[in-house]
Amino acid sequence: MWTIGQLAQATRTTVRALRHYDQIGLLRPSERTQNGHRRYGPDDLRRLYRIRALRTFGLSLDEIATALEAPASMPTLLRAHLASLSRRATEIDALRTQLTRLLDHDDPADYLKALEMMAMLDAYFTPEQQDSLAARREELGPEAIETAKGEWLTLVESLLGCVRTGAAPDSREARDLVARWDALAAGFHTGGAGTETAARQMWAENSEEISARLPWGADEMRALMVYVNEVRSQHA
Amino acid sequence: MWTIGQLAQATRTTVRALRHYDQIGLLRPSERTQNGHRRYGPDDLRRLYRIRALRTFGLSLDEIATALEAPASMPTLLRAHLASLSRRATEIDALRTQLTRLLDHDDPADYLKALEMMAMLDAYFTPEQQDSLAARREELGPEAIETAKGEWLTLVESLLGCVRTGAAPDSREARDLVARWDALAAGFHTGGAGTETAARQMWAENSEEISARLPWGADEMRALMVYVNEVRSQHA
DNA sequence: TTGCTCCTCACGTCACGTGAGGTGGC
DNA sequence: TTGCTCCTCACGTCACGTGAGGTGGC
Repeated sequence: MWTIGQLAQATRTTVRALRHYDQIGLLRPSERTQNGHRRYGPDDLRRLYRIRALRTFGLSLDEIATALEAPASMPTLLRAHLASLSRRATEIDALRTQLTRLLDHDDPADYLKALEMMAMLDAYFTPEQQDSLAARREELGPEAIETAKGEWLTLVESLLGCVRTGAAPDSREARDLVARWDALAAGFHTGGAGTETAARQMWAENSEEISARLPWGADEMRALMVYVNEVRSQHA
Repeated sequence: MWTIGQLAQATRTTVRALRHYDQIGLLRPSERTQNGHRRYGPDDLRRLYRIRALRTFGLSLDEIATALEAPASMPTLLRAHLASLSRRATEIDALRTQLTRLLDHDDPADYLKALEMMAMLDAYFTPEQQDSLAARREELGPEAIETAKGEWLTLVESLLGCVRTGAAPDSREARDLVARWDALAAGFHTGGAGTETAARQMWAENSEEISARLPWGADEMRALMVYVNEVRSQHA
């Protein structure tokens, strides 16, 4: 028989944890001495070993209690827990990738802006839409994305030219430019799960935020979006 | 300007979370209406975006407050967080390996015993010692381990024979067998970080537990350990 | 008598979730 | 008048950590 302190030391737990297990009924000492001191026996030790092992796997004390009451349920329980660990692992991997990219490719002065963009994407696209966009980007490859970016930058320049010169929204040039713009965007939205709508809404509601990361001013970008929408409505 | 409900919906947070951020001073709304309703402006939205992004990385609200107060500290903070995510990832990988081995290689009826052994190892060996043992096993490879197990099983059988026939602890046979036993064990304890002592203590204090996973009874194993110790003391 | 271990409350942790009870604009 | 949103308390969560105040054996 061991005292609570001896058991704690032998199993690398704490006296407080053992009292807690007693309190919630997870591990009751086999005996109490006259003055109320807990006395643990070999059966208690075995049970504690089981508890500690399941704890290191990350099961909650509730789950552990259930598992020890009905050992037949353990394979199912452990398999479910393994799955949740796996999900957590892929989640952490994604976060690490994002963090690494931020730390390695961004200027520390731009961190705040980069964070805003991340959260904005989270806010406008559902997780499935983000997966679909990521998959599409994977499919296109980095060089295709870079050329698309370049193409888009020149499109914006040309359209800003139209805005400045006051070219009519139904002019051949304007309609051609917007058509190329839309085609370019469509190339990223093949998943078709509403990502295009979400993207346009994000643009409309956050043009200021977004333009802060682009080489043009917020006012110009707003004017541009208005113009592009006008061209589109002419088309319809 | 947005109400708290509008901001919550736009950023996929909850009204309760925004109130909490207000309460701890992390995100104070720019204004309050006469009747006390919160009104959030564009600056608040930007700050909220930053907060949400850092939250998805897993930073605590305290850390986030610090980071936003002193953006220059962000690279250090984020790098430290990345490191902690990496540690957590390797931890989860180890747990997944253990769980997978348990689920695939053990009979569900033996799960409880297997868990006891895991926790016992945790209790007797420090993390460093466990790493050292794992590294040594890696080094030896699975087939060497299997042959060692087989050798050890025959050694135990032979020594049990000595016990049953009452062979003297200082007999040539007994001393030879124990010497082979110790040599075999030493092959696993090359790290030399006290793993051998820990292992012997574990054996001595938990012979019953351990023998439950072996083909012999607890009484026999206890008698065997007593005998082996006698042989060793003759030797000294 | 001095340390050490044991005991039972009981508050604190972290980021909110979840009512309870009430107010103000459509 | 009926919903809806907003408000402020305030308790609950999870697995203990950390005193507070007191007792019993060496």
